Amino acid sequence: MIEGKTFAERLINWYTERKRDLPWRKTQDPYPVWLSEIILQQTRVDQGMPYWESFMTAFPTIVELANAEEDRVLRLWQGLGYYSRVRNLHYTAKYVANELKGNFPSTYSDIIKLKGVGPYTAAAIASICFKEPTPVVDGNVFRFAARYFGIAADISKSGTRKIFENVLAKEISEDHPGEFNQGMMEFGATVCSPSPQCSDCEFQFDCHAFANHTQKSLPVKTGKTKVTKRYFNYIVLKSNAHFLLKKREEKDVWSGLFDFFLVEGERWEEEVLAELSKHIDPAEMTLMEVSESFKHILSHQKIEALFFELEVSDSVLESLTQMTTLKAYSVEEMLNLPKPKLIVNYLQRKGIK
DNA sequence: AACTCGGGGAA
DNA sequence: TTCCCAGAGTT
Repeated sequence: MIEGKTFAERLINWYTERKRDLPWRKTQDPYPVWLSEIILQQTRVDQGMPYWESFMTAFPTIVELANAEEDRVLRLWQGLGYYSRVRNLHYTAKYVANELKGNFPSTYSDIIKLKGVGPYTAAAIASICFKEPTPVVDGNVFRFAARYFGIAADISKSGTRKIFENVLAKEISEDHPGEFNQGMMEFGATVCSPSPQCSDCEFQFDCHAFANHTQKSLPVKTGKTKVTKRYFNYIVLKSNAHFLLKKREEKDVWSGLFDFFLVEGERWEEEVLAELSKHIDPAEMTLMEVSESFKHILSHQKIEALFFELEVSDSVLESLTQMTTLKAYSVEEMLNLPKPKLIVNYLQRKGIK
């Protein structure tokens, strides 16, 4: 041991001196901590911070979050992605508020039973809020631990997290598990980053990767996500100042968010309009404009979207709300609905915001 | 065990 | 472009 101190002691010393001043670190109340952990899943601190602030302002307690309207909760999450996180967040808020009388569970084994809470988040809350010495393993920890301890297991495989947990379980501080865990993540995020700052690293002298010059090859990650191409033809139906939108309920991207009538597939403009004329009398609609192509990149899908802007009569609008799941909204109502970023981008391009 | 689910920042 | 972010649920 360098200077006779354990790894945990050195890590916690570094964390205490160098940690970023983040708002959810000012408390051990499980509600704001849980909220931060859900928001930060697969999300950078800088990106998640404003969402945490707006949720805490809108819903200062878990009971207020539980009592909120679903669409309002999703609207606050709009733009952050992975929307099942916020649907599970709301579900769990209602569960804790109503079934547990507002008492957040206080052990790893109980916390992990909550919907939307997995091994990482349960360990984070248990250690930070309740001092339970259970190690977190997130993307930052995978990287730092793989390099420092020289762990070459493939982190894209499901079983690998357990290997890291077992190593870290022997290292974690029993007295300050929350600081140890946050120190691991903080160090991986700021110093032992994808392009590591080894020259400034206090763990340089006993780091396995530094000794073996394997910083670049660790952690080992093989899996590459294949990207599928999709073509969205959105039919923007409006009459006067009302737009027709629907809630996405299917098991697909953007579940729970609102978009327009969608004809999916690569096809010509005439073909889309022919498809549309099966549903609407061509004499009753006017094609105002076909938008430019909007390219929208998701981690596993490339979407290319066109927006067909159709003006219809009030009676057609009314009959469409009867025959389909589409509903009419004023511009102001539409802006308050939770929508995919693609739809928000389109509306902003049209000057609607 | 592999697949699905967003959006954005950094190199 | 490519990689990756305080991962979890479903198949």
